Parts: sequence; C-alpha cells; structure tokens
Amino acid sequence: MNEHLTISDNDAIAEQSPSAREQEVLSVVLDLMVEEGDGFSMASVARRASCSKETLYRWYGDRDGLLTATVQWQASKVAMPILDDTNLTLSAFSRTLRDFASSWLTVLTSDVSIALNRLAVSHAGNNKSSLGRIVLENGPYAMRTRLLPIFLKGQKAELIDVRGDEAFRLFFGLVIADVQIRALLGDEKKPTRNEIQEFAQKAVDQFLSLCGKQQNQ
Amino acid sequence: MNEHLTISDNDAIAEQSPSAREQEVLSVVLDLMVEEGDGFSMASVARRASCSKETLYRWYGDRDGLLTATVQWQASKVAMPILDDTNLTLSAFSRTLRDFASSWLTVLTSDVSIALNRLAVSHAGNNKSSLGRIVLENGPYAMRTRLLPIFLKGQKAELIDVRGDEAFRLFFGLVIADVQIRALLGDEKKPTRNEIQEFAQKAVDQFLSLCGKQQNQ
DNA sequence: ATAGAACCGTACCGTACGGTACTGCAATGT
DNA sequence: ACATTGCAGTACCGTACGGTACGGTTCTAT
Repeated sequence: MNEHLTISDNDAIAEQSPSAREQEVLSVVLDLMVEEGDGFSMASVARRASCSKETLYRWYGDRDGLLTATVQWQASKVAMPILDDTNLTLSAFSRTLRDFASSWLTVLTSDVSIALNRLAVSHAGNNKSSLGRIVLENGPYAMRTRLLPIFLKGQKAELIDVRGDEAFRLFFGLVIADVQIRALLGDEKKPTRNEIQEFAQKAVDQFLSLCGKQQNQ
Repeated sequence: MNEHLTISDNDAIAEQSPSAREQEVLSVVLDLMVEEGDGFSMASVARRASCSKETLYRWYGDRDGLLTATVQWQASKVAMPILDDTNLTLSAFSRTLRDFASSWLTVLTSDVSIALNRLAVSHAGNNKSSLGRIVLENGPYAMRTRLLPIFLKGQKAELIDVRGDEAFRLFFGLVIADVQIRALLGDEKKPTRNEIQEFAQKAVDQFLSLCGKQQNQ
C-alpha cells in the first residue's frame, strides 16, 4: 500500500499510483490471475516477481490487499475516452457510440477482464473482500457514468429521446447481450474482431431505431 | 453416484434422478452454496446433512463430483415451459414472450441461481471441473434451445422476421441487460417483482418493435 | 437368526497455503 | 568507513481442509 511508509507523506490521500517495482508485482498478479484464476498462492507471486513474501505482506497487508491493489491498478489503466461534443450530427453520434461499444466488447472479452471479473464474482459471494464492489464500480457503473453524458448530449441535440437510466440499460443489453456471461462461464467461442464490429454496429442501429427521434416513437 | 452400487442396474444410462436421501444432501449443498459460496467444506455438508464424509466420498467421488451432482440436480428442476402453438395472434405471442422473460429474470435474480452461477464462473477459470460448461449448457444454451422454437413459430406466423441466432441474442440482451452481471458482482440493488414485470414487458415491446413485421424494417 | 452391506460419527493423515521470523546482502545517507 | 534500512530468500508455524480409516449401529436379504 502507498509509498512504503516514507516518513513524509503517509496517509494523505492514499491511492497513489504504484511505483515501478510495485507495478511489476501487480503485473505478475494479473498474469497469474489469467493463468490460474483465484488459485495462485502468495508464494507463487513472490517467486515470479522475485520478491519476498514478507515484502508482499509489508506492502499489501494480506492477500486480499494485494488483490484489491491489482484490481484498482487495472481499473485505473482503462482510459476515459472523452467525446468531443461539438459535432452533433447523427452520424457522428452514431460513430461515437459504435466505437465505444466496440471497445467495450473488446475489453470485456479480453483474458484480463475475464479473469478479473471471475475473481470479483467469486469474491462477491464470500462476504469480506470488497472486490465485487470495486469491479462493479469500475465496470458497469463506470461505463454508465461515461455513457450518460454522451446520451445527454444526444438528447440535447434531439437525436434520441429516452431517460438516462433506460438508455444505459438498453444500450448495455444491446451491446453486451450474452457475450460476457458466456465468456465468464468459459465458453470457448469468443467473438472475433469482425463479429465485435458487427455486434457494435448492429447494437447502435437498434439503439437508435428504438429511441431515436428520426422515425418511430 | 448412481444407485449406490445396487447389484441390479449399475452403469445403464447413468444420470438417474437422485434418491430422497441424496436430495437431502444436495439440498444442503445448495443451501451452503447460498450461504458461503464456494467456501463450504465437505465436513460442513456432512454435519448439516447428518451423514458421514465417507458416504459423501463413496457417492460422489470427490468434492467436485458433489458440486457437479448438485448443479445438475438443480438444473433438472427447472421445468421446460412448453408453449401452446395453436394461438398465433400477436398478443398471445407477446404474452408468451413476456411471461418467459419475467420468469427468466426471476430465476436469474434468485439466491440459488446467483450462488450457482458464481460457483460456475469461478470454477470456469481453474481448468478441471466442468462446472462452467454444465451451467453454460443449462443456462444460456438451454434458454436458447427453448426460445428458438418459439421464435420459429412467430416467424411462421409472420409475426417477426429475424434469424434465430440474432433473435436470441437480441432477446437476451433486451431482457437480461446488466441485471445478471450486477447481481453476480454483489450489487445489493436487485430488481423488485414489479420492476421485473416492467423490464419484461418493455423488453418484449422493444423486441417486437425491432424485428416485428408490423411497421418498420 | 444371521451374514453382510450401508452408513453415521469421529478420529486421523497429508498437504497446501496464509502469514511470520530470521539471515544475509546491497544500497543509501552521513 | 559505518550505521541504517529495505529487501530477497528461506525456513518455519498454525490451521484448515480434502480425503481415508475404523468402530459401532441399523437395515436388508436370505
């Protein structure tokens, strides 16, 4: 956890970005998560990261702390793709949504995301270990937070007409559908790059068709 | 595993329905799954089911066998709701879909289903233990198998126009959306009975609006 | 009535892993 | 040069759990 008890800035805001060495460790954890799921041991982390278990425990307190730090680090890496809001044309709006959907699907079907979500799901059962909450906040909730302003702009430009909540739920369903749960359950048949493109395009078309202002409703 | 090595009908087809005593055991496992997730021990099962660990191992081989038997038993309990296909009106078709969606959402948000899916998701990571596959087959795949003939009838009656695959994906997305993954990640805010009704109705309306023959497309 | 199987309860074993303690080394600051 | 500090590496400890063994009891079949 935060900068190794340097005399200067302890407590403070916490949540500092991890040092290079720490990132090595967290990266190892991420790899092991992908390879072995939740089953990896602290010893295996120490071995592969060439550090001592004692160091792991000094930095992260316990296993759960290490997992939490890893999850938060990974979450912090997903950049917030800001949308330029000057262009209000339907085609630009549609393109933005399509790119977002495509990127979303790509992330969700990546090995790291699958491993992370599996971990969070299994830890959400056992109380303790706020991993589920963290992934929830950095997954669905974060996507919601990113999408709502986009929808709002679309609404302002009279391109769509729908309440924010419903817009998110609808968009989520159309884009993700059964892709994520199937991936989590180990379905080998993951969508290809092309299929993701098609899914994204189709989902956006359907989204606009359902709550767009152009024709129906 | 199957009838305790009675001299008569061993091997045969396997997969016999469990005896009353076995169902007691499996029911205990289900309860423990809901309470403690994957963390429960074989000893706790034996204790609560008032049986010996030795019996558990004789019947199910190992822990994974017990989990598998439990999952399969639970899956076998979900009845296949057959649709009467004489009525081909749009309203009857819509009502059938709505009831299906509503029932689906209710099941997915139940404690047992959440616990079961959590278990399957976490075991899908660790190789071994075909639990993920089993839940996949009895979850999404089974739903698909049940829905496809319904869609086909709707298509025959010229109520909808869409390929079966796409119809399922679309229907799944519109109905489930982010409900399941949020539940799996431990989101406390589960939809109420009323919200489920609304979700189901709205999803069916959207589904028919998107691929129905009445107006657009 | 009696043999045999199933089974409960419990004690037991091996192992794996989370967490701690200790030793030595290497870097840093004075 | 020397003390201090952080860390790698390893040995160690306690515990929890999967799996097995065994004694005693109940049920079943002949």
